[in-house]
Amino acid sequence: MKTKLLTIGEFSKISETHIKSLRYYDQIGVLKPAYIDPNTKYRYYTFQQYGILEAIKTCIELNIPLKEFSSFTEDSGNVIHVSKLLEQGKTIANDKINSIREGIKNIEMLQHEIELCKDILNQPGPLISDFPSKKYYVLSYEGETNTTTYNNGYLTLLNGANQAGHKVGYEMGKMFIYNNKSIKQFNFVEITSSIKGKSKNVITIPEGHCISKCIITSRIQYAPEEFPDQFAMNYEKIVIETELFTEDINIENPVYQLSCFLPN
Amino acid sequence: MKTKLLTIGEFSKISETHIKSLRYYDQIGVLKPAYIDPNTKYRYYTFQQYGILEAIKTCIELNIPLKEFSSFTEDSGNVIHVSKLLEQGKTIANDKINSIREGIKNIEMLQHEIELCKDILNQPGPLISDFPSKKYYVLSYEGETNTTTYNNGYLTLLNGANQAGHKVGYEMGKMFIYNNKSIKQFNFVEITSSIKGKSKNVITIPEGHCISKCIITSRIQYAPEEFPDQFAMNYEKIVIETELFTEDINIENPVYQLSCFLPN
DNA sequence: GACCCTCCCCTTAGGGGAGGGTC
DNA sequence: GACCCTCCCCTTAGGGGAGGGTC
Repeated sequence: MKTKLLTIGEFSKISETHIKSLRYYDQIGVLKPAYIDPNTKYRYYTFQQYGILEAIKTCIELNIPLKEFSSFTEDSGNVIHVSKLLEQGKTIANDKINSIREGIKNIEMLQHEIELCKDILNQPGPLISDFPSKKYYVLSYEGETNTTTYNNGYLTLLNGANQAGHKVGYEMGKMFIYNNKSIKQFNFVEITSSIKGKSKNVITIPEGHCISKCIITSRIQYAPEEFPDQFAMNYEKIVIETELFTEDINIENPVYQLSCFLPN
Repeated sequence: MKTKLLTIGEFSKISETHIKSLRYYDQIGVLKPAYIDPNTKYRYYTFQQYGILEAIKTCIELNIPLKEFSSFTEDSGNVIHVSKLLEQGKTIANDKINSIREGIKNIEMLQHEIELCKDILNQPGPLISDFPSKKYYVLSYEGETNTTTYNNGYLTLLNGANQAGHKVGYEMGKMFIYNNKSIKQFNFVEITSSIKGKSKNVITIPEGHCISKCIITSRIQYAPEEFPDQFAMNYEKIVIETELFTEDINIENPVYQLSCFLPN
C-alpha cells in the first residue's frame, strides 16, 4: 500500500498535534519525518507514522519522559511495545493518584485543625476539654530568656528531635511545669512516632483534661494569673502554649492557645 | 518574643528545604529573608517565616503556580489565607485525580482492544462472531488505486468526518460492498458520536454476524478468494479490512483483519 | 497567499558547579 | 573549614515570533 506523503501541516491537522511538537519530536529523535526534502528541508510524513505519534502522546499524557520512549521501541522505531507502554503508564497513573490522595488527606487534616481552632476562638470564656495522651520532645531553657539555648529555641529543638530519630508533628510551643518546689521551662514539639528505648528528652502526657484560653501575645509566664483557680490548688501543673492554626495566618501577630492541665 | 535570626543553612535544615529553593523564593519574591546583611549579602530568616514556607510548599505540592501565591497573601506577605489556599488545592487535586482516572480508562480500553485482537490472532481458522451495530463515515475511492482521492485516503477521510462534526473512534480501514450488480469501494472510519441529520457519507451497519480472518498484508481485493463459501451465496456482502491492534505494533508490517458480514 | 524553514528567546522550580568572599 | 555569595548553564515539552524561502 503506497501512501501519499503528508506535509507537516497536514499531519499536524489530522493528528491534532501542534506543528511545533512535531518539529520537537524530530529534534529529539522520537519521530523523524519519513522524508525530508534535502533542498527545502521540508518535512514529510506517512500516515503510518500516526501510530507512533499516538504512542508518544500516550507517554506525555502519562508523564513518561520522552527520553524513555526508545525503551518501548525497537528496530529504529518500527516496532512499538504498546502493551508494555500501557502497563507502565497505568502504574505511573495509579502511583500519581495515590500520592495526590495522600496530599488531599494532609489538606483535610489541616482543615480539621483549623476547624478545631475556630471552635476555641469562638468560645467566649476558657474551655475545658479532653486531652488525649501525647508524647513531646522537649528541651529545657532554664531561667534566662536571652541565653543562646533560649534564642536558638526551635532550631535546637527540631535538630534534637530529628537526630534522635523521632518523627515530629505540627504541635510545637512552650511548656511550663509548676510544682510547689520548682518551675521547669521547656520548648516542645509533638512526636508522632517515637523510637523505642529513646526516651531522653521525651515527656509523655497521660490522657486527661485541660482548661484553655486564647491570647494574642505570648503570656505563658503569666500562667498563674491566667488560671488563678488552678494555681490556687496544690498539684503539679503542666501549662503549654501553642500557636493556633487559624483560617488566615498573621505571621507577625499569631494567636496563641494557653492550656493548663487539670488534676485527675 | 524575640527570635534569633537563622542563616539560610539553618533555615534550610529545619524546614527541610533546599538552599537553592530558598534563594529562588527570594528571587521571585514569595519569601524574602527577614534580613539581608548589606555588606555580605548573607540572607537571614526568622523562625516565623517557617509558616510562609509551609504554605509555599503546599502550593508546589498542589501544583498551584507560585505566581498565584500572592493572591493568597496580604500586607506584604504577613497574612496568609490558609483556608482559601487549602480549598483551592483540594479542587486542583480532585480535578487532577479525575483527569488521571480518565487516562486510566483510556488505557484499559486499549488493553481490552489488544486482548480482543489476541483472541483473533490465536484463532487457527476463520472466526464467526457477533457484530454490534456501528456507524461508519465513508469516502469512496472507485476504481483506480492511484488517483489523488485514493492516495489522500485517510487524510481526506478524517478531514471530512471532522468537518461534518462527527467524533471518530479507533476503527479505520477499507470497505467493499459486493452485490450482483456492482462493487463499491470505500475508506471508512468509525463514528462514536454522530450529528443528527448529517447522514451524508454515513453508513449504518445493523447488528449481525461476521466471519473474520487475520492476514499479514492487505488483501481486501481478494475477498472472494478469502471467503469462498460466502461469495458462493447470493446476498449483499459487506467486507471490511482493519489493522489489528496488537501487543507490539510493527509499523511496516501491520496485521490486518478481514471480515465478511454474514446474511441474516 | 498560505505554508514551511531556521534561529532565538521564554516558560517552572529549581540543581550542579565554578570562583570567590565570610563565619 | 564550613558556610554563603553571585553568576552561569541545564532540565521538559514545547509556544511565540522574526526573517526568509517554498508551494
